[in-house]
Amino acid sequence: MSARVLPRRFYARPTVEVARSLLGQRLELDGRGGRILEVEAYLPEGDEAAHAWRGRTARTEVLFGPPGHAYVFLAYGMYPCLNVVAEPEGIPGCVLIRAVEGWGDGPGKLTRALGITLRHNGWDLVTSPLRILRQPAPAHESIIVTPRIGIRRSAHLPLRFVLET
DNA sequence: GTCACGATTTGT
DNA sequence: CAAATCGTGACG
Repeated sequence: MSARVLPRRFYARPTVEVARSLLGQRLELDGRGGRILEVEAYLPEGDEAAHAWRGRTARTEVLFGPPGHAYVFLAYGMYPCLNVVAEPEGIPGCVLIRAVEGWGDGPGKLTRALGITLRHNGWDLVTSPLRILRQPAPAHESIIVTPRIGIRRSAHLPLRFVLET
C-alpha cells in the first residue's frame, strides 16, 4: 500500500476543511485517475441540500459511518456521483467530487469516465482500489469559492471550491 | 403500494 | 429550454 494514501485522520475533520484539502490530491480507481480540481461540501448540520438533512436512512447510512469512505448515489436516475465521507464517525458530512484532471468536469462525467458506479458505495478510500493519494501542491495555485451547483435549498452557502492555477 | 422529486448531462 | 431515467423518501 502506497505511503502516499491519505490516512483516516485526514478525513476525520470538519467537512469544509476536508473539502479544501482535497483539492489537488490524486483520486484513482485501479491506478487510473488524476488531481481533484473541483469539490462541494455538504454539511452535517444546517444544510438543507445535504442528503443527511432528513436524518439517518438506508441510503445515508454510509454518511454516518467512519470517515474516509465513498458515498456514491445515483443522480437523476442516470449519473453516479462520488462523495467522500468526512467528520468523525456519527457526523454525516461529505464532499462531492465535481472534477478530476484528465477525466472530465462534472460529477456524473468523471464517474462514468473512471468506471465508478453504485457498487462502489461504501468502499474504504484508505484500503481499497478506490483511493486518494497525497499529491505535492504546485506553487501559485489558489482556491475559488462559490455557491454550489444545481441545488435549490441552502443554495446561497459558499461551499463550492475550485482549484485555480 | 404509489408518487413526486432530484447534488446531471445532452441535445434542440 | 426540455427530455432522459430510476432510486429514494414521504404518505397512507
